[in-house]
Amino acid sequence: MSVGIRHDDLRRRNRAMVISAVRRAGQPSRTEIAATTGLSHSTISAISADLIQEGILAESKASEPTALKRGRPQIGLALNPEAAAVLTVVLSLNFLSVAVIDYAGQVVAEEQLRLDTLVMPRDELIGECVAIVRRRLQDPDLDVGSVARIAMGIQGITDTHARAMLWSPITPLTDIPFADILEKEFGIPATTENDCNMMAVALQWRDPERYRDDFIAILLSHGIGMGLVLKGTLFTGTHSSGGEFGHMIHRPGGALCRCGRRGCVEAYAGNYAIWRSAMKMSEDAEPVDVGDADMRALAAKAREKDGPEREAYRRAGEALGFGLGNLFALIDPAPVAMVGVSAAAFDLIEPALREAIAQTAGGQHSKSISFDTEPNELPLIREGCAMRALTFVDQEIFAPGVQARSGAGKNVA
Amino acid sequence: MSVGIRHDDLRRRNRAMVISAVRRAGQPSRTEIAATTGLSHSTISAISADLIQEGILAESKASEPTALKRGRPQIGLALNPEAAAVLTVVLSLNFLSVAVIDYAGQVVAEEQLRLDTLVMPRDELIGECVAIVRRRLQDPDLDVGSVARIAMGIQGITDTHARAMLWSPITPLTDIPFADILEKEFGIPATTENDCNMMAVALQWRDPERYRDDFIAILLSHGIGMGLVLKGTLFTGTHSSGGEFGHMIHRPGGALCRCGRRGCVEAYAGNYAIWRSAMKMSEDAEPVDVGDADMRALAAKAREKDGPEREAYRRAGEALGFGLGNLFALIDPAPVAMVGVSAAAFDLIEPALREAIAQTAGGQHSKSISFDTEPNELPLIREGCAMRALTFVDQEIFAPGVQARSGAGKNVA
DNA sequence: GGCTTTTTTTCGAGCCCCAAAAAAATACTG
DNA sequence: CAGTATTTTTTTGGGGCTCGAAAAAAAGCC
Repeated sequence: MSVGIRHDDLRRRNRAMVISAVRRAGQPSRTEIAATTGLSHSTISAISADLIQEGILAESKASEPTALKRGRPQIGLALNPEAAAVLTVVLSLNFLSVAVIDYAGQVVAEEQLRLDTLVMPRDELIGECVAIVRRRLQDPDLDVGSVARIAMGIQGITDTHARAMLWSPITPLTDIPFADILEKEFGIPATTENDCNMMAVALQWRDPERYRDDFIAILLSHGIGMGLVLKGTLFTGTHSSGGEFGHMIHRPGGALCRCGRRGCVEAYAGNYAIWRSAMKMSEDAEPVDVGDADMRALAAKAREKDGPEREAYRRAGEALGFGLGNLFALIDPAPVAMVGVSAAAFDLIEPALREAIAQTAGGQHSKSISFDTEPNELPLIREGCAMRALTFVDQEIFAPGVQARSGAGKNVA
Repeated sequence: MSVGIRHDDLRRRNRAMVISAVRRAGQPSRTEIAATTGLSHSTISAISADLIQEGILAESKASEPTALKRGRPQIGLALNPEAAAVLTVVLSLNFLSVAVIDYAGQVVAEEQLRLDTLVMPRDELIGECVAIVRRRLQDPDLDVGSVARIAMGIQGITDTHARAMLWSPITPLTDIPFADILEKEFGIPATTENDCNMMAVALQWRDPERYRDDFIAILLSHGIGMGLVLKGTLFTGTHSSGGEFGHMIHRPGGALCRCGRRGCVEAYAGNYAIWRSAMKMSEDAEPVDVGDADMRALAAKAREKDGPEREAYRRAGEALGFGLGNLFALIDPAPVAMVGVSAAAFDLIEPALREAIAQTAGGQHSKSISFDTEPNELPLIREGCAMRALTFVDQEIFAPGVQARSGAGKNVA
């Protein structure tokens, strides 16, 4: 049951609030923080003095050309980049990428790797992940505070507690507890989360005006994935990462999906489905992986003249539209960000998509639904992982509850 | 943005916590409250002394036959029934019902009314609602603390802020701001919420073991409605009450639905749809309202022998199954409570429903999904409204924030 | 009746936040 | 250039809250 608030929780929460305000605003002055948090100046003054003393925040001397204002000038507070660091791991089809990010959110090191995820045995896949992380951690050039958190973003279904990959389209393997493996290997707390969820988190940080309380991020790629933010927080299922939008049933008993079932949205709108349809192959044809270049060529052909290619995109739009319409029936319409290769072909998809939405319960305000496109998913996923890891450090390490506060990285003050 | 915690909020929150603990547990002792809230005995002692002093709680003398235990016996704390009262209004097809409920949750007065909602003009419908509430409020027999909250449960879509009915199947009228109307008329804060959402709230209180964090309540009646609880809190859409499960598209371009669109789940599983199918009428046939008795007769015939009646229930099950499967793809499986007339025919629906779920992404663990049935929706809706109103009083009136605390009803201490 | 056990209350200490006052740092003004 | 105005930040004192420890209360046990 929900628990009472102890007296000591108060400071902890307000500390976290101040850190969060600084992370969000960049270089706010104490006065600005007081305004956004609603706490008094004295409280902010005391808390920020603590945080500076502990090396978590720093007064930013490199202030921009002073704003020529009367009165004592504001002193910007910034996150101390050396207070800590986090590490992100992004695993997607045939691709593994790792980055080290300082406490202020800047990438300080990076490594990418191609590998054949579809056929790798379990030990090898895990081994590659562990090895690439180890290389980054042991890099002697790495001159940031110790890495305090590892966040992994992975294409596939993960569990609610962000411990394991349960199922994934990028490998036949299932139930790999990546978070536990990394934690045991490096002694650093780790998480494993769904890639589309991380995309949604990233969008929230990138453009908080547009993506704040309620929005949807849809990945249009080999498969169809979704990240959903409702009432400002990331939506997850009761047991898994949830939001398996691509596997909602569009047509009962319809086209064959990569997941083995029939009639899923993905079986009409995934890259392989568009390809299959454009090539006039059977709806029962085994899904094949199509390269990004091939997809771009397909889209070009569809734009050039009417034909099976254009029809394939039309059908993809229809499936996505009915799927979105069903989703909107449950949650009401919200802004949508289309991410991934096929987002670049959204012009071909949109007309049929809007038409389909209009036929659904969620489509009453279909004209007001806004779409945004972003062809490149990788940076988004990494950014989401980074912010997830950093906010964990903010809240659980630099504003801890009962357990003793650990050393706050290198002190600068 | 999220706001810092002021020092005075502390007491307010902990007061609310204590009240909530008492409402949940019935007659807990101070020691029990300390255990569930995690606060110290001294704090609980101080807060409960305040609450008793203010007439919100009372020490229950009528303790059951003392449990023959060593040591000072525990003193049960109970809600003081006279501390306040709330009023519930339930409006559904051709039926209006009002109840007055004391602070401890007991019904103290009640009135029900048949009326022809489908054809009533706007003023008359509103007038009837206002009139029935006025009669209850002016009843001289009413001997409880002043009514502090009105909660209305209504079949149809309401807005997120629980102010208005936006659309409803029980009347052609739209956008009636019932909450504002009642507030203005009686000067008592009011809300208007979706009936299925109130069912879900009631289930949470009735059987917190079974219905706690994640579950679904589905109303099988004239139409198909849903109330959804995720992570312990009632789910609502971004703009409306949300969860328009009945209007998810089951078959694009399929059977005609009461909402005017085609292929909705309701167009296969609503009473009128089952009737239409059993009578071998066209899928385009205009929906008609079918009485409960007729539906029970239909179910009896379907049980008796195979035929169009049984097939109609089968198709209803299929539609519900695919709808639930799509929902489960988004939120993962969760226990389901089937409520309403057709829930009594769930034996006819279940086989096809389970078969359909098994074909969807959410169906991986279809065997583990549990269903419960409850043929009578009205008591549930009322109970949900009552608990909604009472918890509002608990939190906003008896544990208020900045604004001055209003008199706490009749004092008993 | 005294002892044990359990619950509840009382009391002092330590924190935390706030408001007001003071200090600091800059621009404006003549 | 000195003095004044303005704005930000720090300091100080006060009131509240929760907690732990001790005391008080209320029973059963022997």
